[in-house]
Amino acid sequence: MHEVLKTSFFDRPTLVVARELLGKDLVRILPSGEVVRMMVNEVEAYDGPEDRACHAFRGRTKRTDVMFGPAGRIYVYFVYGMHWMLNIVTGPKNYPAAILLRGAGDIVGPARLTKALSIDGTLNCLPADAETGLWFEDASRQIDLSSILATPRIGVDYAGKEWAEKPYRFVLKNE
DNA sequence: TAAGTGATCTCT
DNA sequence: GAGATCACTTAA
Repeated sequence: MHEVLKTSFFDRPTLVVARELLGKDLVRILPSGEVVRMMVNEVEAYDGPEDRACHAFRGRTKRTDVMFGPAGRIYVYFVYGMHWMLNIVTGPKNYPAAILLRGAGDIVGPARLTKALSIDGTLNCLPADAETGLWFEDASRQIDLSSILATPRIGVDYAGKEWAEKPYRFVLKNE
């Protein structure tokens, strides 16, 4: 049986959650009522007030507020004037961290993902559950550690060498 | 490789 | 209020 991932799954160290999210299912109820399910295969961790690449590095603002909230909430933001980004908040309350969903199923690219799943700002701050229409499930797949690739994050050069180079991006290799 | 696009944040 | 920036995508 596929179990819905609860707050307790996300309320753990961000890097651990990021790795374990690979191979899980992202489930979305589209506005049309159609249910889409796809396996998460690419994520990035944004972990805490020290992480210069994390939006919350500059403190708590209206935009980053949700990252300080309890784990398991959805963080969606708009960037480059046209793209929505989907994140899931991790870690304890008042610890700003989240995981960016970059790819799932055969969709590669964070903005393509949100476009394909009709995800926009209306989902921001909502809990990831069936009522919201967007949640994660454990599909009981065995993910071998050797099939996980860790690389630097994409598009975060502004964070400075030290933080831009951290291997916080996790990719599930094909097959 | 660069243009497109607009919310957000940091100055005045 | 003005200006810069930006966790990207697409078309060349």
